[in-house]
Amino acid sequence: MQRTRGRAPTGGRAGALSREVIVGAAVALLDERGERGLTFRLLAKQLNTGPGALYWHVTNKDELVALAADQVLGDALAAAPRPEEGAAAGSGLRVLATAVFDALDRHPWAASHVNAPATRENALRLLDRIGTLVARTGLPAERHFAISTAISYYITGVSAQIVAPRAPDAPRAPDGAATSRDAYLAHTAERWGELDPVDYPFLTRTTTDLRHHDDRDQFTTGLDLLLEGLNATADPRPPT
Amino acid sequence: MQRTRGRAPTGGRAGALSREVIVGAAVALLDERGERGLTFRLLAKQLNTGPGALYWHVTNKDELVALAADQVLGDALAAAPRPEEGAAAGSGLRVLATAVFDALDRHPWAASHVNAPATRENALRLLDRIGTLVARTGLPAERHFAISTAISYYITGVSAQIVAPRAPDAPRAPDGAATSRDAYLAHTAERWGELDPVDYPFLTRTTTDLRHHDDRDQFTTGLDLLLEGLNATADPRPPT
DNA sequence: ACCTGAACACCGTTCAAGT
DNA sequence: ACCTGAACACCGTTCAAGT
Repeated sequence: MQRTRGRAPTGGRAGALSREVIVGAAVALLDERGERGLTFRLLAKQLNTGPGALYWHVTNKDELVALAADQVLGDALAAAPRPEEGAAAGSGLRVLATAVFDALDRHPWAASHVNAPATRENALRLLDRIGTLVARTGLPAERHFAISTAISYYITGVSAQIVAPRAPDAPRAPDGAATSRDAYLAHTAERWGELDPVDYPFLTRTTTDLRHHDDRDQFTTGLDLLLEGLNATADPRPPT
Repeated sequence: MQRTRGRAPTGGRAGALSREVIVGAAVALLDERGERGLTFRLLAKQLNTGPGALYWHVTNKDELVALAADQVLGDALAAAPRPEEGAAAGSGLRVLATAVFDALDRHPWAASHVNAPATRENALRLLDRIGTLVARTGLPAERHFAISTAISYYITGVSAQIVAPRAPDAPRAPDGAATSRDAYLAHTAERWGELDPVDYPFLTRTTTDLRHHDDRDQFTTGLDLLLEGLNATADPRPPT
């Protein structure tokens, strides 16, 4: 629960524990083996301690994973340039959103742990940045909160959905042992093709789209729809 | 792995096991105690068997939870009336989306297990219904897949984000022991209020919105933005 | 075909004891 | 203040054995 303070880490024995060191190692382990693969015993061994030592710095596994996810989000925010003063809100939101998506794409376990309503540091920063951009639109102030959180929910929620199958410990398909993304898509495309066109008129004619789609495009398609809706609402077309 | 076939359930001993019975009991247990609270031992005891018996009907816990989530989705689809032939796509999508949100709101553990790309029966039905509605808009056919999946991602992903804190085993806030939703919101609103307005200009002036917001409104706000974007894209305003 | 229940190989977490 | 590591109270899953 306590951070190391006082002496610099190098002042003690090499590789002294600290919350930062533990979270860093946890991120690496999560990337490698997923949420189920992260174990206090394994993490402790990699840090040359016993499992009990970790509990001095971290309350429990939930907190550890939440801290790790927030660190991923922090990297994403650092990568996304703060928009200039005068820049359009829409483009600022777009670069912010895609930066977060890209980070979550590299750390698929993290997306579902970015909590809402925001409490951890970088989740707070993300929502504040979104809100600041939304406030630049012509929308009435009383709608800023609902719209900002909606955008924030879109970013993390949709990213989580898209990216979840990439997690090292994601549950596999009910039948196939398909392992690569292409094989998996080919397999489910085939299943869609075998459905009854009367019951599933849409899916049965969409199998090639499924097979060839790009995950990042999926994210931006919905995002652009959302931002387009924002435009249309901020600057409604005159009634005809 | 096998369904019961042949004799009707009542033909054997009362309360004979079957995949359906197991999934039904799992839903009840998940509602009551959350995903961590669902245990093969506990579930078996409630069904008057040993844990091993369940594995005859279900591959493992991942599959069990996925089946339970798909059942919840099925209930939602049954509740959402199929749109009439001529009805507008937008309104059809809206009733479908809110029906799913409402179901996931009642079963908060389910949202994150509605898988994508869709493979289970009711996830397939949902995406097909969305696609059929999207196909009614004036949008070019080659965009139908991307847009339909984007909407589907919005529905399940954003619902998952909004509804997750409601789950019986959701991780609690880092500091408070707040338990009711109101107490939790009041608590984090207070934390927002204590932030530095220079670093968090938006959040610090938005605490009352946080305190009084409605979760369902959050969902529909983003949904309406998305559908508005759909409108604007399907029927673009003439360039000025 | 379907069920039983003990057993295996783990977990997260605690805590007395050390330095 | 911080670390150690054994111990507790569980898990999911398997499997020989039953009916």
